[in-house]
Amino acid sequence: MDYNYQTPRYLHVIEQIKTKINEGELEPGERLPSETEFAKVLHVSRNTLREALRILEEENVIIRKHGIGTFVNKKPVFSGGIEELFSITDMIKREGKTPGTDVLFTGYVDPHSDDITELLLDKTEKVYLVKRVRTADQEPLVYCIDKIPANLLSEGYELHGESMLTSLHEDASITISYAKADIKTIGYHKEISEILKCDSDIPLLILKQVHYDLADNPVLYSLNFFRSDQVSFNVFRKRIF
Amino acid sequence: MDYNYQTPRYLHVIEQIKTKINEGELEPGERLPSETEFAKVLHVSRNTLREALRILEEENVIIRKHGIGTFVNKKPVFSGGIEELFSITDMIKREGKTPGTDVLFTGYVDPHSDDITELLLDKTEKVYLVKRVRTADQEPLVYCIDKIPANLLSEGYELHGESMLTSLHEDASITISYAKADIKTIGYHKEISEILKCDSDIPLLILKQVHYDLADNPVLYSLNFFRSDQVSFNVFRKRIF
DNA sequence: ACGGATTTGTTCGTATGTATA
DNA sequence: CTATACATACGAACAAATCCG
Repeated sequence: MDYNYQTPRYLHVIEQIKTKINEGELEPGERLPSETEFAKVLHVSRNTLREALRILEEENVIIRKHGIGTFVNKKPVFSGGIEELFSITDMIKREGKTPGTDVLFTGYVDPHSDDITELLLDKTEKVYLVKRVRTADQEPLVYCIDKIPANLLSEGYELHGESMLTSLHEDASITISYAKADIKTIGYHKEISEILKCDSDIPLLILKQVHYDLADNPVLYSLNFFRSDQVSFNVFRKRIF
Repeated sequence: MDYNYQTPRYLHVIEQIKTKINEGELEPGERLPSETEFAKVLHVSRNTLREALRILEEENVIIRKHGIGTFVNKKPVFSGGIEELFSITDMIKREGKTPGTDVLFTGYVDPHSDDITELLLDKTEKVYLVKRVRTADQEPLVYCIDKIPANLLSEGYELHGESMLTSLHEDASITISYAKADIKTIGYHKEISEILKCDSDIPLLILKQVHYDLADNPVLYSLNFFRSDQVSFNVFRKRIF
Protein backbone atom coordinates (compact mmCIF):
# COMPACT_ATOMS: atom_id res chain seq x y z
CA MET A 1 0.00 0.00 0.00
CA ASP A 2 1.44 3.35 -0.95
CA TYR A 3 0.49 6.13 1.40
CA ASN A 4 -0.04 9.74 0.67
CA TYR A 5 -0.14 11.93 3.75
CA GLN A 6 -0.51 15.34 2.18
CA THR A 7 -3.96 15.25 3.69
CA PRO A 8 -4.63 12.39 6.09
CA ARG A 9 -7.19 9.87 5.03
CA TYR A 10 -9.42 10.36 8.06
CA LEU A 11 -9.92 14.00 7.05
CA HIS A 12 -11.24 12.84 3.69
CA VAL A 13 -13.56 10.49 5.53
CA ILE A 14 -14.82 13.38 7.68
CA GLU A 15 -15.53 15.39 4.54
CA GLN A 16 -17.38 12.48 2.94
CA ILE A 17 -19.57 11.97 5.98
CA LYS A 18 -20.31 15.67 6.34
CA THR A 19 -21.20 15.84 2.66
CA LYS A 20 -23.58 12.90 3.04
CA ILE A 21 -25.25 14.76 5.90
CA ASN A 22 -25.44 18.06 4.04
CA GLU A 23 -26.85 16.41 0.92
CA GLY A 24 -29.51 14.64 2.92
CA GLU A 25 -28.17 11.16 2.25
CA LEU A 26 -27.85 10.91 6.00
CA GLU A 27 -30.59 12.66 7.94
CA PRO A 28 -30.53 14.00 11.48
CA GLY A 29 -31.24 11.24 13.95
CA GLU A 30 -30.52 8.56 11.37
CA ARG A 31 -28.25 5.68 12.27
CA LEU A 32 -24.99 5.31 10.36
CA PRO A 33 -24.02 1.91 8.98
CA SER A 34 -22.11 -0.20 11.48
CA GLU A 35 -18.42 0.57 11.69
CA THR A 36 -17.26 -2.58 9.93
CA GLU A 37 -19.80 -2.13 7.15
CA PHE A 38 -19.21 1.63 6.77
CA ALA A 39 -15.46 1.08 6.65
CA LYS A 40 -15.92 -1.28 3.70
CA VAL A 41 -18.12 1.20 1.85
CA LEU A 42 -15.63 4.03 2.35
CA HIS A 43 -12.64 1.80 1.52
CA VAL A 44 -10.75 2.49 4.73
CA SER A 45 -9.89 0.41 7.76
CA ARG A 46 -12.18 0.43 10.72
CA ASN A 47 -9.51 2.29 12.72
CA THR A 48 -9.33 5.10 10.21
CA LEU A 49 -13.09 5.39 10.17
CA ARG A 50 -13.09 5.45 13.96
CA GLU A 51 -10.59 8.31 13.99
CA ALA A 52 -12.96 10.28 11.77
CA LEU A 53 -15.94 9.39 13.95
CA ARG A 54 -14.02 10.39 17.05
CA ILE A 55 -13.52 13.90 15.65
CA LEU A 56 -17.08 14.19 14.37
CA GLU A 57 -18.31 13.24 17.83
CA GLU A 58 -16.06 15.91 19.32
CA GLU A 59 -17.60 18.42 16.91
CA ASN A 60 -21.08 17.34 17.99
CA VAL A 61 -21.94 16.18 14.48
CA ILE A 62 -22.67 12.60 15.52
CA ILE A 63 -23.47 10.70 18.70
CA ARG A 64 -22.12 7.23 19.37
CA LYS A 65 -23.95 4.80 21.62
CA HIS A 66 -22.15 1.71 22.86
CA GLY A 67 -23.78 -1.45 21.67
CA ILE A 68 -26.41 0.41 19.66
CA GLY A 69 -24.89 2.43 16.89
CA THR A 70 -23.79 5.85 15.69
CA PHE A 71 -26.31 8.55 14.90
CA VAL A 72 -26.38 11.88 13.11
CA ASN A 73 -26.88 14.61 15.67
CA LYS A 74 -30.04 16.66 15.63
CA LYS A 75 -28.13 19.94 15.83
CA PRO A 76 -29.45 20.66 19.32
CA VAL A 77 -27.01 23.48 19.76
CA PHE A 78 -28.69 26.39 21.42
CA SER A 79 -28.19 29.50 19.48
CA GLY A 80 -29.47 32.92 20.27
CA GLY A 81 -29.97 35.95 18.08
CA ILE A 82 -28.20 37.83 20.77
CA GLU A 83 -29.23 41.39 19.92
CA GLU A 84 -32.64 40.51 21.21
CA LEU A 85 -32.70 40.33 24.96
CA PHE A 86 -34.47 37.15 25.95
CA SER A 87 -34.48 35.10 29.10
CA ILE A 88 -32.69 31.80 29.23
CA THR A 89 -36.02 30.18 29.92
CA ASP A 90 -37.20 31.39 26.51
CA MET A 91 -33.97 30.30 24.86
CA ILE A 92 -34.47 26.74 26.08
CA LYS A 93 -38.16 26.68 25.18
CA ARG A 94 -37.35 27.94 21.71
CA GLU A 95 -35.31 24.77 21.15
CA GLY A 96 -38.30 22.69 22.13
CA LYS A 97 -36.74 21.55 25.37
CA THR A 98 -38.04 21.73 28.90
CA PRO A 99 -36.32 24.30 31.09
CA GLY A 100 -35.50 23.48 34.70
CA THR A 101 -33.70 25.24 37.52
CA ASP A 102 -31.58 24.14 40.47
CA VAL A 103 -31.27 27.00 42.92
CA LEU A 104 -27.89 26.78 44.64
CA PHE A 105 -28.02 29.95 46.72
CA THR A 106 -30.18 32.96 47.40
CA GLY A 107 -29.57 35.68 49.93
CA TYR A 108 -28.25 39.12 50.69
CA VAL A 109 -24.48 39.52 50.61
CA ASP A 110 -21.82 42.22 50.50
CA PRO A 111 -21.02 43.37 46.97
CA HIS A 112 -17.73 42.57 45.26
CA SER A 113 -15.67 45.25 43.58
CA ASP A 114 -17.05 44.32 40.15
CA ASP A 115 -20.60 44.63 41.46
CA ILE A 116 -19.89 48.09 42.85
CA THR A 117 -18.48 49.21 39.52
CA GLU A 118 -21.19 47.77 37.32
CA LEU A 119 -24.22 48.55 39.47
CA LEU A 120 -22.92 51.91 40.76
CA LEU A 121 -23.31 50.85 44.38
CA ASP A 122 -22.19 52.14 47.73
CA LYS A 123 -19.91 49.80 49.59
CA THR A 124 -22.51 49.61 52.32
CA GLU A 125 -25.37 48.48 50.11
CA LYS A 126 -26.00 44.78 50.06
CA VAL A 127 -26.92 42.86 46.94
CA TYR A 128 -29.47 40.13 46.50
CA LEU A 129 -27.53 37.19 45.08
CA VAL A 130 -28.95 34.20 43.24
CA LYS A 131 -26.88 31.28 42.00
CA ARG A 132 -28.64 28.81 39.79
CA VAL A 133 -28.04 26.03 37.32
CA ARG A 134 -30.43 26.10 34.40
CA THR A 135 -31.16 22.81 32.72
CA ALA A 136 -32.64 21.78 29.39
CA ASP A 137 -34.35 18.39 29.50
CA GLN A 138 -32.60 17.77 32.84
CA GLU A 139 -29.16 18.41 31.33
CA PRO A 140 -27.19 21.30 32.86
CA LEU A 141 -26.75 24.05 30.29
CA VAL A 142 -25.71 27.22 32.07
CA TYR A 143 -24.61 28.42 35.49
CA CYS A 144 -26.16 31.77 36.40
CA ILE A 145 -25.11 34.36 38.93
CA ASP A 146 -27.55 37.24 39.31
CA LYS A 147 -27.09 40.27 41.51
CA ILE A 148 -29.61 43.00 42.29
CA PRO A 149 -29.07 45.99 44.59
CA ALA A 150 -30.94 45.25 47.80
CA ASN A 151 -32.51 48.70 47.99
CA LEU A 152 -34.46 48.06 44.80
CA LEU A 153 -36.24 45.13 46.37
CA SER A 154 -38.92 45.10 49.03
CA GLU A 155 -38.06 43.41 52.31
CA GLY A 156 -39.18 39.88 51.74
CA TYR A 157 -38.45 39.55 48.04
CA GLU A 158 -37.71 36.06 46.82
CA LEU A 159 -37.23 34.89 43.28
CA HIS A 160 -40.33 33.12 42.03
CA GLY A 161 -40.53 30.92 39.00
CA GLU A 162 -37.76 30.46 36.56
CA SER A 163 -37.30 33.72 34.72
CA MET A 164 -35.52 36.51 36.55
CA LEU A 165 -36.81 39.08 34.09
CA THR A 166 -40.39 38.00 34.66
CA SER A 167 -40.05 37.80 38.42
CA LEU A 168 -38.53 41.28 38.65
CA HIS A 169 -41.34 42.66 36.55
CA GLU A 170 -44.19 41.02 38.43
CA ASP A 171 -42.92 40.91 42.00
CA ALA A 172 -40.70 43.98 42.20
CA SER A 173 -42.17 46.24 39.52
CA ILE A 174 -38.80 46.47 37.83
CA THR A 175 -38.93 46.45 34.05
CA ILE A 176 -35.76 45.70 32.21
CA SER A 177 -35.47 47.43 28.91
CA TYR A 178 -31.99 46.63 27.62
CA ALA A 179 -28.67 45.14 28.59
CA LYS A 180 -25.03 45.64 27.77
CA ALA A 181 -23.51 42.25 27.23
CA ASP A 182 -19.91 41.18 27.07
CA ILE A 183 -19.03 37.81 25.60
CA LYS A 184 -15.91 36.10 26.83
CA THR A 185 -14.62 32.61 27.39
CA ILE A 186 -12.58 30.71 29.92
CA GLY A 187 -11.02 27.32 29.57
CA TYR A 188 -11.99 25.66 32.78
CA HIS A 189 -13.37 26.61 36.14
CA LYS A 190 -12.89 23.99 38.77
CA GLU A 191 -16.16 24.76 40.51
CA ILE A 192 -18.44 25.70 37.63
CA SER A 193 -17.20 23.14 35.11
CA GLU A 194 -17.92 20.47 37.69
CA ILE A 195 -21.44 21.75 38.31
CA LEU A 196 -22.15 21.77 34.58
CA LYS A 197 -20.65 18.27 34.24
CA CYS A 198 -18.11 19.63 31.76
CA ASP A 199 -14.89 17.88 30.90
CA SER A 200 -11.79 19.97 31.32
CA ASP A 201 -11.45 20.29 27.56
CA ILE A 202 -14.82 21.99 27.11
CA PRO A 203 -14.42 25.73 27.66
CA LEU A 204 -17.18 27.91 29.03
CA LEU A 205 -18.80 30.78 27.17
CA ILE A 206 -19.38 33.69 29.50
CA LEU A 207 -22.14 36.23 29.02
CA LYS A 208 -21.51 39.10 31.40
CA GLN A 209 -24.44 41.48 31.40
CA VAL A 210 -25.60 44.66 33.03
CA HIS A 211 -29.35 45.13 32.67
CA TYR A 212 -30.96 48.55 32.78
CA ASP A 213 -34.49 49.60 33.55
CA LEU A 214 -36.62 52.06 31.58
CA ALA A 215 -34.90 54.99 33.32
CA ASP A 216 -31.44 53.70 32.36
CA ASN A 217 -30.54 52.67 35.90
CA PRO A 218 -28.48 49.50 36.27
CA VAL A 219 -30.65 47.02 38.11
CA LEU A 220 -29.29 43.57 37.42
CA TYR A 221 -25.75 42.34 37.01
CA SER A 222 -25.51 38.80 35.78
CA LEU A 223 -22.88 36.31 34.81
CA ASN A 224 -23.90 33.33 32.74
CA PHE A 225 -21.49 30.47 32.16
CA PHE A 226 -22.66 28.36 29.24
CA ARG A 227 -21.45 24.93 28.21
CA SER A 228 -19.71 25.83 24.96
CA ASP A 229 -20.57 22.52 23.32
CA GLN A 230 -24.25 23.39 23.64
CA VAL A 231 -24.36 27.09 22.91
CA SER A 232 -23.32 29.64 20.37
CA PHE A 233 -24.41 33.22 19.86
CA ASN A 234 -25.60 34.72 16.61
CA VAL A 235 -25.18 38.34 15.75
CA PHE A 236 -26.40 40.23 12.74
CA ARG A 237 -23.69 42.71 11.85
CA LYS A 238 -24.44 45.70 9.67
CA ARG A 239 -21.82 47.60 7.76
CA ILE A 240 -21.61 51.26 8.58
CA PHE A 241 -20.05 53.33 5.86
CA MET B 1 -4.53 34.23 65.51
CA ASP B 2 -8.04 32.96 64.99
CA TYR B 3 -8.74 31.91 61.46
CA ASN B 4 -11.97 32.25 59.62
CA TYR B 5 -12.16 30.11 56.51
CA GLN B 6 -15.68 30.91 55.38
CA THR B 7 -14.02 32.84 52.57
CA PRO B 8 -10.29 32.34 52.07
CA ARG B 9 -8.16 35.31 52.92
CA TYR B 10 -6.57 35.62 49.46
CA LEU B 11 -10.00 36.27 47.99
CA HIS B 12 -10.35 39.26 50.30
CA VAL B 13 -6.94 40.42 49.16
CA ILE B 14 -8.03 40.11 45.52
CA GLU B 15 -11.09 42.20 46.30
CA GLN B 16 -9.03 44.86 48.03
CA ILE B 17 -6.60 45.13 45.13
CA LYS B 18 -9.39 45.26 42.54
CA THR B 19 -11.11 47.96 44.58
CA LYS B 20 -7.91 50.01 44.69
CA ILE B 21 -7.70 49.75 40.92
CA ASN B 22 -11.35 50.60 40.35
CA GLU B 23 -11.21 53.57 42.68
CA GLY B 24 -8.15 54.92 40.95
CA GLU B 25 -5.83 54.45 43.90
CA LEU B 26 -3.82 52.22 41.58
CA GLU B 27 -3.70 53.34 37.97
CA PRO B 28 -3.13 51.28 34.84
CA GLY B 29 0.55 50.78 34.23
CA GLU B 30 1.44 51.75 37.77
CA ARG B 31 3.79 49.57 39.77
CA LEU B 32 2.40 47.92 42.89
CA PRO B 33 4.36 48.17 46.14
CA SER B 34 6.92 45.42 46.57
CA GLU B 35 5.46 42.17 47.82
CA THR B 36 6.95 42.42 51.30
CA GLU B 37 5.80 46.00 51.67
CA PHE B 38 2.35 45.37 50.20
CA ALA B 39 1.85 42.35 52.44
CA LYS B 40 2.45 44.52 55.50
CA VAL B 41 -0.02 47.14 54.30
CA LEU B 42 -2.72 44.55 53.70
CA HIS B 43 -2.00 42.71 56.96
CA VAL B 44 -1.48 39.35 55.32
CA SER B 45 1.52 37.12 54.88
CA ARG B 46 3.57 37.45 51.72
CA ASN B 47 2.39 33.96 50.72
CA THR B 48 -1.26 34.94 50.91
CA LEU B 49 -0.56 38.07 48.89
CA ARG B 50 1.30 36.01 46.30
CA GLU B 51 -1.64 33.63 45.95
CA ALA B 52 -3.86 36.64 45.26
CA LEU B 53 -1.37 38.07 42.78
CA ARG B 54 -1.10 34.72 41.02
CA ILE B 55 -4.84 34.71 40.37
CA LEU B 56 -4.90 38.37 39.34
CA GLU B 57 -2.15 37.65 36.84
CA GLU B 58 -4.18 34.73 35.50
CA GLU B 59 -7.11 37.10 35.09
CA ASN B 60 -4.93 39.57 33.21
CA VAL B 61 -5.49 42.25 35.83
CA ILE B 62 -1.79 42.61 36.64
CA ILE B 63 1.52 41.70 35.05
CA ARG B 64 4.42 40.42 37.09
CA LYS B 65 7.98 40.91 35.90
CA HIS B 66 10.68 38.89 37.57
CA GLY B 67 13.15 41.14 39.36
CA ILE B 68 11.33 44.31 38.31
CA GLY B 69 7.93 44.48 39.93
CA THR B 70 4.22 43.98 39.55
CA PHE B 71 2.17 46.32 37.39
CA VAL B 72 -1.47 47.08 36.85
CA ASN B 73 -2.44 45.95 33.39
CA LYS B 74 -3.45 48.57 30.88
CA LYS B 75 -6.70 46.79 30.05
CA PRO B 76 -5.52 46.14 26.49
CA VAL B 77 -8.44 43.85 25.91
CA PHE B 78 -9.84 44.38 22.47
CA SER B 79 -13.52 44.72 22.59
CA GLY B 80 -15.86 45.19 19.72
CA GLY B 81 -19.37 46.55 19.62
CA ILE B 82 -20.12 43.56 17.51
CA GLU B 83 -23.38 44.66 15.88
CA GLU B 84 -21.34 47.03 13.79
CA LEU B 85 -19.45 45.21 11.09
CA PHE B 86 -15.88 46.44 11.13
CA SER B 87 -12.67 45.02 9.83
CA ILE B 88 -10.11 43.61 12.20
CA THR B 89 -7.72 46.27 10.97
CA ASP B 90 -10.11 48.90 12.33
CA MET B 91 -10.56 47.00 15.56
CA ILE B 92 -6.83 47.06 16.20
CA LYS B 93 -6.43 50.69 15.20
CA ARG B 94 -9.28 51.64 17.50
CA GLU B 95 -7.22 50.34 20.41
CA GLY B 96 -4.36 52.58 19.36
CA LYS B 97 -2.20 49.68 18.24
CA THR B 98 -0.46 49.04 14.97
CA PRO B 99 -2.03 46.31 12.87
CA GLY B 100 0.15 43.85 11.01
CA THR B 101 -0.43 40.77 8.90
CA ASP B 102 1.43 37.54 8.23
CA VAL B 103 0.03 35.87 5.16
CA LEU B 104 0.32 32.10 5.58
CA PHE B 105 -1.43 30.96 2.42
CA THR B 106 -3.30 32.29 -0.59
CA GLY B 107 -4.60 30.32 -3.50
CA TYR B 108 -7.49 28.53 -5.15
CA VAL B 109 -8.61 25.31 -3.53
CA ASP B 110 -11.50 22.87 -3.55
CA PRO B 111 -14.29 23.87 -1.15
CA HIS B 112 -15.06 21.92 2.00
CA SER B 113 -18.56 20.79 2.85
CA ASP B 114 -19.04 23.77 5.18
CA ASP B 115 -18.02 26.18 2.43
CA ILE B 116 -20.50 24.65 0.02
CA THR B 117 -23.28 25.03 2.56
CA GLU B 118 -22.50 28.57 3.63
CA LEU B 119 -21.60 30.06 0.24
CA LEU B 120 -24.16 28.06 -1.77
CA LEU B 121 -21.50 26.65 -4.07
CA ASP B 122 -21.29 23.92 -6.64
CA LYS B 123 -18.86 21.16 -5.79
CA THR B 124 -16.92 22.07 -8.90
CA GLU B 125 -16.42 25.73 -8.04
CA LYS B 126 -13.11 26.54 -6.46
CA VAL B 127 -12.73 29.04 -3.64
CA TYR B 128 -10.04 31.65 -3.14
CA LEU B 129 -8.55 30.87 0.26
CA VAL B 130 -6.52 33.23 2.43
CA LYS B 131 -4.99 32.26 5.75
CA ARG B 132 -3.49 35.05 7.79
CA VAL B 133 -2.34 35.94 11.25
CA ARG B 134 -3.27 39.46 12.27
CA THR B 135 -1.03 41.13 14.80
CA ALA B 136 -1.38 44.13 17.09
CA ASP B 137 1.96 45.76 17.90
CA GLN B 138 3.67 42.64 16.54
CA GLU B 139 1.74 40.36 18.92
CA PRO B 140 -0.47 37.73 17.28
CA LEU B 141 -4.11 38.46 18.01
CA VAL B 142 -6.24 36.49 15.61
CA TYR B 143 -5.94 33.75 13.00
CA CYS B 144 -8.11 34.43 9.96
CA ILE B 145 -9.41 32.07 7.30
CA ASP B 146 -11.25 33.79 4.45
CA LYS B 147 -12.94 32.08 1.54
CA ILE B 148 -14.44 33.67 -1.56
CA PRO B 149 -16.09 31.85 -4.48
CA ALA B 150 -13.59 31.90 -7.33
CA ASN B 151 -16.17 32.93 -9.92
CA LEU B 152 -16.70 36.25 -8.16
CA LEU B 153 -13.08 37.20 -8.68
CA SER B 154 -11.30 38.19 -11.84
CA GLU B 155 -8.50 35.92 -13.04
CA GLY B 156 -5.47 37.39 -11.37
CA TYR B 157 -7.05 38.64 -8.18
CA GLU B 158 -4.74 38.84 -5.21
CA LEU B 159 -5.45 40.30 -1.80
CA HIS B 160 -3.85 43.70 -1.45
CA GLY B 161 -3.29 45.54 1.80
CA GLU B 162 -4.59 44.39 5.11
CA SER B 163 -8.34 44.72 5.04
CA MET B 164 -10.27 42.09 3.15
CA LEU B 165 -13.37 44.28 3.09
CA THR B 166 -11.45 47.15 1.52
CA SER B 167 -9.62 44.97 -0.97
CA LEU B 168 -12.83 43.33 -2.16
CA HIS B 169 -14.42 46.72 -2.62
CA GLU B 170 -11.55 48.34 -4.49
CA ASP B 171 -10.10 45.45 -6.48
CA ALA B 172 -13.11 43.24 -7.13
CA SER B 173 -15.99 45.71 -6.96
CA ILE B 174 -17.64 43.65 -4.26
CA THR B 175 -19.33 45.65 -1.54
CA ILE B 176 -20.16 43.89 1.67
CA SER B 177 -23.24 45.19 3.36
CA TYR B 178 -23.82 42.89 6.30
CA ALA B 179 -22.76 39.63 7.88
CA LYS B 180 -24.30 36.87 9.92
CA ALA B 181 -21.91 36.05 12.72
CA ASP B 182 -21.78 33.08 15.04
CA ILE B 183 -19.72 33.26 18.20
CA LYS B 184 -18.32 30.04 19.58
CA THR B 185 -15.28 28.88 21.49
CA ILE B 186 -12.89 25.97 21.52
CA GLY B 187 -10.44 25.00 24.18
CA TYR B 188 -7.35 24.31 22.17
CA HIS B 189 -6.37 23.79 18.57
CA LYS B 190 -3.00 22.21 18.14
CA GLU B 191 -2.20 24.15 14.97
CA ILE B 192 -3.87 27.49 15.61
CA SER B 193 -3.06 27.82 19.31
CA GLU B 194 0.58 27.33 18.37
CA ILE B 195 0.46 30.00 15.68
CA LEU B 196 -1.12 32.46 18.11
CA LYS B 197 1.44 31.53 20.77
CA CYS B 198 -1.35 30.49 23.09
CA ASP B 199 -0.88 28.23 26.06
CA SER B 200 -3.14 25.21 26.15
CA ASP B 201 -5.20 26.78 28.93
CA ILE B 202 -6.18 29.82 26.88
CA PRO B 203 -9.24 29.00 24.82
CA LEU B 204 -9.96 30.57 21.45
CA LEU B 205 -12.97 32.73 20.66
CA ILE B 206 -14.31 31.88 17.22
CA LEU B 207 -16.16 34.35 15.04
CA LYS B 208 -17.69 32.43 12.15
CA GLN B 209 -19.17 34.81 9.60
CA VAL B 210 -20.93 34.77 6.29
CA HIS B 211 -20.75 38.16 4.57
CA TYR B 212 -23.34 39.29 2.05
CA ASP B 213 -23.19 41.88 -0.69
CA LEU B 214 -25.79 44.53 -1.46
CA ALA B 215 -27.86 41.99 -3.39
CA ASP B 216 -27.90 39.55 -0.43
CA ASN B 217 -25.56 37.09 -2.10
CA PRO B 218 -23.07 35.32 0.16
CA VAL B 219 -19.63 36.42 -0.97
CA LEU B 220 -17.22 35.82 1.90
CA TYR B 221 -17.06 33.05 4.44
CA SER B 222 -14.63 33.70 7.21
CA LEU B 223 -13.44 32.07 10.40
CA ASN B 224 -11.61 34.21 12.93
CA PHE B 225 -9.87 32.59 15.89
CA PHE B 226 -9.15 35.17 18.57
CA ARG B 227 -6.89 34.86 21.58
CA SER B 228 -9.51 34.91 24.31
CA ASP B 229 -7.21 36.66 26.77
CA GLN B 230 -7.08 39.62 24.39
CA VAL B 231 -10.58 39.86 23.04
CA SER B 232 -14.16 40.06 24.14
CA PHE B 233 -17.28 41.05 22.24
CA ASN B 234 -19.83 43.59 23.34
CA VAL B 235 -23.45 43.44 22.35
CA PHE B 236 -26.22 45.87 23.07
CA ARG B 237 -29.32 43.81 23.72
CA LYS B 238 -32.75 45.32 23.47
CA ARG B 239 -35.80 43.89 25.11
CA ILE B 240 -38.62 43.08 22.76
CA PHE B 241 -42.00 42.92 24.42
C1' DA C 1 -34.00 -15.74 32.48
C1' DC C 2 -30.80 -17.13 28.95
C1' DG C 3 -27.96 -17.09 24.80
C1' DG C 4 -26.59 -15.60 20.51
C1' DA C 5 -26.15 -11.76 17.25
C1' DT C 6 -24.89 -7.12 16.53
C1' DT C 7 -22.43 -2.99 17.55
C1' DT C 8 -19.28 0.07 19.71
C1' DG C 9 -15.07 0.26 22.84
C1' DT C 10 -10.27 -1.21 23.78
C1' DT C 11 -5.87 -2.92 22.94
C1' DC C 12 -2.35 -5.16 20.68
C1' DG C 13 1.00 -5.75 16.61
C1' DT C 14 2.96 -4.12 12.28
C1' DA C 15 4.22 -0.92 8.73
C1' DT C 16 4.95 3.55 6.58
C1' DG C 17 5.26 8.54 6.04
C1' DT C 18 6.76 13.01 8.40
C1' DA C 19 9.36 15.89 11.46
C1' DT C 20 13.12 16.88 14.37
C1' DA C 21 17.56 16.70 16.41
C1' DC D 1 22.80 10.89 6.81
C1' DT D 2 21.18 8.59 10.94
C1' DA D 3 18.49 8.04 14.89
C1' DT D 4 14.43 8.94 17.15
C1' DA D 5 9.91 10.19 18.00
C1' DC D 6 5.39 10.86 16.36
C1' DA D 7 1.29 10.62 13.36
C1' DT D 8 -1.10 7.84 10.17
C1' DA D 9 -2.99 3.49 8.47
C1' DC D 10 -4.30 -1.36 8.49
C1' DG D 11 -5.61 -5.77 10.62
C1' DA D 12 -7.09 -8.68 14.23
C1' DA D 13 -8.73 -10.11 18.55
C1' DC D 14 -11.42 -9.52 22.58
C1' DA D 15 -14.44 -6.82 25.99
C1' DA D 16 -18.69 -4.52 27.03
C1' DA D 17 -23.30 -2.89 26.00
C1' DT D 18 -27.53 -3.68 23.77
C1' DC D 19 -31.21 -6.05 21.40
C1' DC D 20 -34.19 -9.84 20.33
C1' DG D 21 -36.14 -14.31 20.01
